[in-house]
Amino acid sequence: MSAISHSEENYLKAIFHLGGEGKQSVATNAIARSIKTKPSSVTDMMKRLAEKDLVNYRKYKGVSLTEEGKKAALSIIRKHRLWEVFLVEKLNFSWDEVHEVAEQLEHIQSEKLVDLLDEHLGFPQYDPHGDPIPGKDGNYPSREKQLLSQFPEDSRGICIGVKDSSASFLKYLDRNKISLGDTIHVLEREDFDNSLLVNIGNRKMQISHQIAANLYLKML
Amino acid sequence: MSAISHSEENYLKAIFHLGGEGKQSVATNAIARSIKTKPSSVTDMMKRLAEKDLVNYRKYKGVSLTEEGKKAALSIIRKHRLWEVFLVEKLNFSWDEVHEVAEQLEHIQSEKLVDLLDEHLGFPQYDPHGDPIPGKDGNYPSREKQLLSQFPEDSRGICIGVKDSSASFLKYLDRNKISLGDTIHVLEREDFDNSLLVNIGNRKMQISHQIAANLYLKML
DNA sequence: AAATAAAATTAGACAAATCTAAAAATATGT
DNA sequence: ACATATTTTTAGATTTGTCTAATTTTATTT
Repeated sequence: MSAISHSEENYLKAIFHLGGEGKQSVATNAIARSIKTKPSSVTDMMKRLAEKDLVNYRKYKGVSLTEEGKKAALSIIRKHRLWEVFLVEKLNFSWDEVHEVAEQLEHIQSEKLVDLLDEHLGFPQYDPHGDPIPGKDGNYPSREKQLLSQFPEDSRGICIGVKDSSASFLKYLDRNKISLGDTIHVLEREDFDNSLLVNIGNRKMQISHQIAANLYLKML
Repeated sequence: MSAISHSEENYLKAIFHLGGEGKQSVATNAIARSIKTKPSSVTDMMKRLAEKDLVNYRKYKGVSLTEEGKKAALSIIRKHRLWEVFLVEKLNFSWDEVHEVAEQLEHIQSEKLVDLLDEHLGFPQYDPHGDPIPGKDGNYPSREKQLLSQFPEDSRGICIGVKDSSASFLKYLDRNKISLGDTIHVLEREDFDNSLLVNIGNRKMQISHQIAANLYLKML
């Protein structure tokens, strides 16, 4: 019944992102690593979240989100991504700078604010990194997105998002003029290091596995 | 050195609003009332703020802001008012709904965000209630001429001008026998609607925020 | 100026969220 | 399957911010 705290929201979000959308249970250590805290703190918090019926928790067995917990997580992610759109589209932030600010803005509590923001932005479907924005009703569009590293030779896809959204990776993409919406054509795979020779726009370029494993494409 | 917490920011803002802009010391009870907490909590916090050199505190003698504390307070007020402008101008909030949301948004930490927001809004000078927005450099429109709406309880000023000079406003002043040169004594502030109980000449009267935000006084 | 009232402070407790160090449960390797 | 390593949990301490109840200081009244 009582409100969900700032900190609890961060845990719910982390659990969701670690794959707890379904029923798979998420490990204590994984959560600790993800939000840069200690495993013992995670255990404490899991007990509190279980008490509030936001997670299913069994000692030593990991946690998963309850329906209510998933709803809460989606609401936070919705806010996070809407704010990211705002920062990039309206304030001209560059897409690699928005994350930490959105991380704060996502905790603002006002349903009216979120609704009006959504409207102000024209009800966007994707954030600046290409990740889908959950709906007001909690629906979460899952798309057939695949990592570039999984594409076979001579296949094509449209760049729709990143897996690693660290500043360094985003800067790499900027520097190499790879943007969301670009069509990428895989020409050759190099077996030795799993790198790819691809065609983007009209340029041929070599892409390391490291990069390819962090770029989501929609297969054509 | 360490960052100013959420809660500390609220205290600094309260002290500023209670008239601590200059050197007048602000009472513990007044602060407690203003942020809806207990006097003992205020005392605790004052010690912490004094430790950080954000306030001058002497037991039983009240507190005032140091230069650094004033700077911090102005920065929060700047953020609060810029967000209020955003909410009203861009998201179509009505002016009486923005306060509690801005109360949350003012704590977001990102200098770049504030600067870009300011620019996005066209560098507004006043918030939707007519209160001036402190500058990036910390300058705050002179104390000489201030809106009645900014006067703390139990302060006095001489009426020296109007902000809104529309016929309807001027007629209101006429009807209520409020003239330039009159001394106005603020007796009470009503938190709920920001209206004021004041003494003008020998009459007590209730003045709405709408009116108070359009009357300039010279503080005494 | 002594008595009383009001304001401010202290002492001690509590809840949230975290940590370290030690113990318990589970997983892994040979 | 037994020993070892890893993961997870517990126990106890810490920090921040708050509270209540008791005490001390300052202000007011007669």
